[in-house]
Amino acid sequence: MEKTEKEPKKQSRKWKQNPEAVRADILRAARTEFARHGLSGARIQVISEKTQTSKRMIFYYFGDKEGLYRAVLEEAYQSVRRAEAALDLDGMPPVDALRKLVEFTFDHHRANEDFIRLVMIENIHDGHHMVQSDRLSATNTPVIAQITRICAAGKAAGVFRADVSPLEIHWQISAMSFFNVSNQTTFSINFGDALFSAPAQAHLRETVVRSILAAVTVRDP
Amino acid sequence: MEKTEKEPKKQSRKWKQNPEAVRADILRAARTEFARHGLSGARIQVISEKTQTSKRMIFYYFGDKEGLYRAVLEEAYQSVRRAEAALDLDGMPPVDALRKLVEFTFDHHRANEDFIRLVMIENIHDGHHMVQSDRLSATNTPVIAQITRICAAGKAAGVFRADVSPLEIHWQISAMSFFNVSNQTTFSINFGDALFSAPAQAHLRETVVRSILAAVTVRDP
DNA sequence: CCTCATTTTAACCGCTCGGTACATTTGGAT
DNA sequence: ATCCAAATGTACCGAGCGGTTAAAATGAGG
Repeated sequence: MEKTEKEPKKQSRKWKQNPEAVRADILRAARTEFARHGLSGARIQVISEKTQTSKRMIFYYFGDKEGLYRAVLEEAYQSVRRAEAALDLDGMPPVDALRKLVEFTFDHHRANEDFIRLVMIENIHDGHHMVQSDRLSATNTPVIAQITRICAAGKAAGVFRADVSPLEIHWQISAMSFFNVSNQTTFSINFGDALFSAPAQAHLRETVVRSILAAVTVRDP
Repeated sequence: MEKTEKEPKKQSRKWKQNPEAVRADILRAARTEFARHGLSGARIQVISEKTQTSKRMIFYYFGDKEGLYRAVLEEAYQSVRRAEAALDLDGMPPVDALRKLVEFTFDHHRANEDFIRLVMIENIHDGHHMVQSDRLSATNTPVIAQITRICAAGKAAGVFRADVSPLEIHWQISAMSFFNVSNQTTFSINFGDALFSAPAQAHLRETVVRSILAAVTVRDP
């Protein structure tokens, strides 16, 4: 019996247990892969290679591919909700508050392309993997509640139109902030990339702000 | 010899050649499948089953899966370009023309969900499968040219602001019209489906029109 | 009727990829 | 020290799926 190995005794400790770190590591790698290639396009093999652990552990912690995808999606949404909740607009003048909300959303979406892509992918799948935490009546989500408060203040101050809908405002803000990231590629291919340089994006952001404010505020002489 | 069949003579002809119809049939089935499940999610098997022809013919006519996908994408874009070209706005007052353009785009996107989904999918793939027909300098695409004309008329008439950008206007119209279809599912899950009933969509469409017009027109006393 | 390129059929194939069986290691509890 | 459940490593598998092979049927031209 030949002993080619150098240290046979201390070799016994090859790895340490760290379930939570492993879980987080897998989620990190999986988020990128799913965002880049979609649910069916992503490869478990590739995800595991971008991890400190093995393919085996992915199934150990998440059951199957869909379970992993669901976990990624859930975590991504939680992260965005946390960021939204950190934004404090109460006490500001309504117009300033709305402006700041638009600017925040516009910037935040740009900075979180992976999240945008995951939402795109989930829409392709008709939202089959989303766990709708609770029955939501629109108004009880934090963002909508926030906008509702801003609108109330704006109407009370006489600067907002009486018929503005908080839900529609959020829809508009989301639409432009989302599309700006989600469709950058095809828009650039079809119409050139003039709108996506840094200065052009700053200008576009201001256009979005102006457009929303113009639709919401009363026209003064 | 028993003759269970009715017409034994003409039976010799089991199938007829019709290459163009077969091609079109495949494209039709493939468009739906790719729109529903994406490039990697779609199954050639399933596509062929929704066709009058066989799986083999798909490879005969389109080479491979990607070739079929590219053909579907190309045809979808051509179809939309044709519809856009059919819209005639010249001669109308600028405000009316812009309103009509917004309404048309909003409605047209809603009526062509498969196209929207194909564009979403193509953005996920970073546009790798799009054939950019020619070098486009933004202004020479028909839609942008159309808006440029409207803007020129509007500025000349003194009803449009001097600093409006046709490309940005198109971006805004696209963003809201596109998002309305592309993100309906996740938006509904997160904020309820109040905006997506027929009357709510009519109201939303008007909101989009008003928002765009408000951002573009000069504020009169 | 014969020729022959085009179009269609039927059976088949190799390999990728999600998922698993099974042995082994770790580390806390007793 | 011992035990045992939780965690990890290794090797493997079966099926689905994109793509192919080989041959037959079609139909226009001569």
